Amino acid sequence: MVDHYTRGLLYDRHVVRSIKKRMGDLLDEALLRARSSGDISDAAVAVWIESPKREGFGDYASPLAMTLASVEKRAPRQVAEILLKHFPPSDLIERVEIAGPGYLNLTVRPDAWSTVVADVLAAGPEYGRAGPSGRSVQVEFVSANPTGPLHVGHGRLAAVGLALANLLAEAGDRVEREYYINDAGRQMKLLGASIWARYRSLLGDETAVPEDGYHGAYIDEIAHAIVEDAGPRYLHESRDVAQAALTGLAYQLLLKEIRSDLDHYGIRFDSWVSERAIFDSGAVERVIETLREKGYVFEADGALWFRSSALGDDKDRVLRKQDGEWTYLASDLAYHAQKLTAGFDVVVDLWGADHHGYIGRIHALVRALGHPPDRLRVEIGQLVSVVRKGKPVPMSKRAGNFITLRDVIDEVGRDAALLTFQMRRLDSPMEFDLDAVKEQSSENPVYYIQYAHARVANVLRAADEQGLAWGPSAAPDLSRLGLAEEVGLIKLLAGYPDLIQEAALAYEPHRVAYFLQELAGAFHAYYYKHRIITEDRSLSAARLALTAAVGTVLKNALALFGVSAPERM
RNA sequence: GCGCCUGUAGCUCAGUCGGAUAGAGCAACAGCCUUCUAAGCUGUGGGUCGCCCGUUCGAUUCGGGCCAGGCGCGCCA
Repeated sequence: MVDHYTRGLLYDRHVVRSIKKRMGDLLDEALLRARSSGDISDAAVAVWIESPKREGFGDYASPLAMTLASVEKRAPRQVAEILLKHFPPSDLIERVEIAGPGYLNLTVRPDAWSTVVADVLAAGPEYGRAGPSGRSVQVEFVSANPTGPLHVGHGRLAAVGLALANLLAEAGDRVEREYYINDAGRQMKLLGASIWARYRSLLGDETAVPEDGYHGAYIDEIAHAIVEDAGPRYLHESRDVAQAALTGLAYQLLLKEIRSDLDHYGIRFDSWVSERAIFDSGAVERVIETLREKGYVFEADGALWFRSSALGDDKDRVLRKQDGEWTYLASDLAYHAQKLTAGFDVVVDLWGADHHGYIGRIHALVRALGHPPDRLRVEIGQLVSVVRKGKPVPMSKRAGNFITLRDVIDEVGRDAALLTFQMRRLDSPMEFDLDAVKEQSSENPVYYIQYAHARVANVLRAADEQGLAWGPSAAPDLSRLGLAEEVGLIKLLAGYPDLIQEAALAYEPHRVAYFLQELAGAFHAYYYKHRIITEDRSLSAARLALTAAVGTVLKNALALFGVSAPERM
């Protein structure tokens, strides 16, 4: 198997090699030459290129000399001198300087920068996308119980799952998006009992909903819908028969609502897998048999156990209860075993923080089956707490007093909701202040970014009206883009493919959201300070090309989040 | 008690294998529309990076120990 885990190699397949990558190539070459001349030893070292934080340190910088210095036991600046001496000639490079503690600062020739604009326009929607990595990844997310509507917490995981899947795909992976429907077990029974009670009550036979059942208003609505549709026929059945039938009907309605909410949110899954189907297929018995053969299953206290403590978990876990019922873990092991053998190189699970204690058991399975631990990657989304008027809103699905995802989308809009969830790292807890989001909706970063795109579209419309050509066919003289703001924009565009790869390697789509904000800001400032359409037709053509390229990258990046790129605002 | 996550400007948060003088948005204050869109732009103020040790040329970043908050620790899902 290809080594997918070597940093940097995985996604190194862009059709257009980025300037940053080509800087890395030159540095590789310099190191190679230094070694073959005997000036530097052959000790392994990572060649690393970064973007300096400050003006005046060149366009790219590498701490390579400092890293080498500790291996070579020599002064960093001395090592830097050696690398500089062996630096290969290149028409990309304006100059290489040694700076500070021993950085190599690389300055790119201005005319090399401008080629990026042509690259973006030529690639269009493909700009930023890498060629196939050869890796297939499954991302499983949301996977809420069909026992009620989706809430705000699901909204976060849904938005991030969507973006992560799109990001991995953009970086070259083949990606499948899956929703695992937990439609078996105790929670479904409680749902059925709750619906059964409300159904009877609506038909005049007052029946109490179980204490630990579901009490939300939506339970009433579903019971009502069933009464209207099916009438009183289940009133006369035995409780078992009636409850089973009502569970099935409620399940259908709730799953339909979940699908509709996700659809409304712009989230599409490639695959829906049912827990019940896992049970029915015999997969549970099969995985347990496999584990038993490996000696990881034992009986005690009338129950069947998974010896996960022998595989890194904190303690052993029950697979089949004393009463003969399977636990949730049993089907989950079967489900994951199935995924791991289905040909995915990596299986990603996106879970809420309240499930993090589960990671150890699933990883125990991965080990038991002999897969490398990296095959399974569990990303934990810290919980979203909802606040209204500065006070926390209780969020209990069973009590039914929660804010649904649908409510939020209706209140702040789909695009704003999607992007708001991307503006923080997944492992950072999130406070969702309903009033603040509502009040700030017009100042939400999403509008700032979309406005930049609308401005681009507006300028291009104005150019069209004046008969100015700006596409690749116009063959603009891009060397006319010499303003500091223009070079700054071009550098951002040039870094976009690198960003996609780095964000994908880290499984961190939020990095792209921050990039969007930066690119939009740089364009707003440029737009305000300089006219794009001027009396000078050649200059206008070059600036229009840059503007169109900015619009392309804004649109491509917004698409990763499922956010629209409006032509007008 | 044990485990996972978090602690950075008044607030919400970024900070890319450890790297150069720690950043953005919001809020506050002062300015900018006869121009291709002011949902925008420019500027100002604001920091013991929770605290203490350690590792080293160098720590917001890595390790250890505390402190504070969130979430788990079930034959629930």
